Amino acid sequence: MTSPLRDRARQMLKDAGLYCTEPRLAILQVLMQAARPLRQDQIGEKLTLRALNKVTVYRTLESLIEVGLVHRAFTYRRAGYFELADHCTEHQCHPHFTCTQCGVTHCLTDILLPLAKIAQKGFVINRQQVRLEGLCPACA
Amino acid sequence: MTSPLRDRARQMLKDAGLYCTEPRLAILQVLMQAARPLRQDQIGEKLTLRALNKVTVYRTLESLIEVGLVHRAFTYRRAGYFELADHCTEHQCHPHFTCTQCGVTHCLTDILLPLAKIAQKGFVINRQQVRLEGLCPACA
DNA sequence: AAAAAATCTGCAACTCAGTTGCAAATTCTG
DNA sequence: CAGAATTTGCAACTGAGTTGCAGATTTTTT
Ligand SMILES: [Mn+2]
Ligand SMILES: [Mn+2]
Ligand SMILES: [Zn+2]
Ligand SMILES: [Zn+2]
Repeated sequence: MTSPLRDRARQMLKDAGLYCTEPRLAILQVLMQAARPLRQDQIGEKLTLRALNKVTVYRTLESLIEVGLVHRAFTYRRAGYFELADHCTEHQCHPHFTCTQCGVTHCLTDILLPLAKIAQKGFVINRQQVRLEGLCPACA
Repeated sequence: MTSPLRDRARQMLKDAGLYCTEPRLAILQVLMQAARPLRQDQIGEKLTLRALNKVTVYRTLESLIEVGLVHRAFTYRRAGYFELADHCTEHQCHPHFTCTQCGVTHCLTDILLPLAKIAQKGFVINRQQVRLEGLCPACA
């Protein structure tokens, strides 16, 4: 039960100082292969080895977020969407475009807006998130 | 039972083609006086004349959003935050800064980031939303 | 100023994403 | 491998937001 993907996941967990458990390996692998942020239930559906309790998925995501491996990309219709903390700079995650027609979200990994300059001093910006809405090529 | 504020609210509803009801007038007035986006329960607390059922508040907000008077600014801890659709350009709302320490949100009404340029053609951007996280002057 | 038509409101019950407590299972440490 | 530390699954719970529907309000028509 080994593969390059799985080994990378194992290493990430080890480096992060997290217990290397089956659920965490499985979820990390799902996220590593995802093209867009996923909800808890979507992650669950993509698990191949065995099903996981949703509580486990949520708690795993929480752990992965805590160590910086995963980001909560955005919320859509009250549900959280999670993705690997990749293609993000120190203070800014890549933007996401969601089509209001078909609902599909696209990661704009090659776009980076300038960081907002807050005139009023004293503000410390830790993260800037950009969200775009509109019509995707298929729906426009 | 009249006031400049109330009259403005009444006019806004009339222009939007919505029935001019007591709940709508009251909620609009609360939003007109708010310095930051509010949750349903926060709006309810600020009502002075009489209490409204939360269903009414939600449905009123929905109506106001539909006609473009109100925006759902962002979601925080699974709750929606609403504000008057003011200080927004055609394709971009003003950014919001939320302090991760004290939880207070600030409207950055004087900041405007450039609209993202999506290389891949065919995308139609209808709205760009920017959200900032960090420490406010009081907490930094 | 009715009366009729159109729309809104409140209530109660419901949905559904996410959380909590706790016992059992797994992983790490020495 | 034993013991300590941590994680997992289950069941029950939370809380924001939604739905159906009867009765109330607002607007439009006579
Ligand atoms: Mn992404
Ligand atoms: Mn605002
Ligand atoms: Zn689309
Ligand atoms: Zn603060």
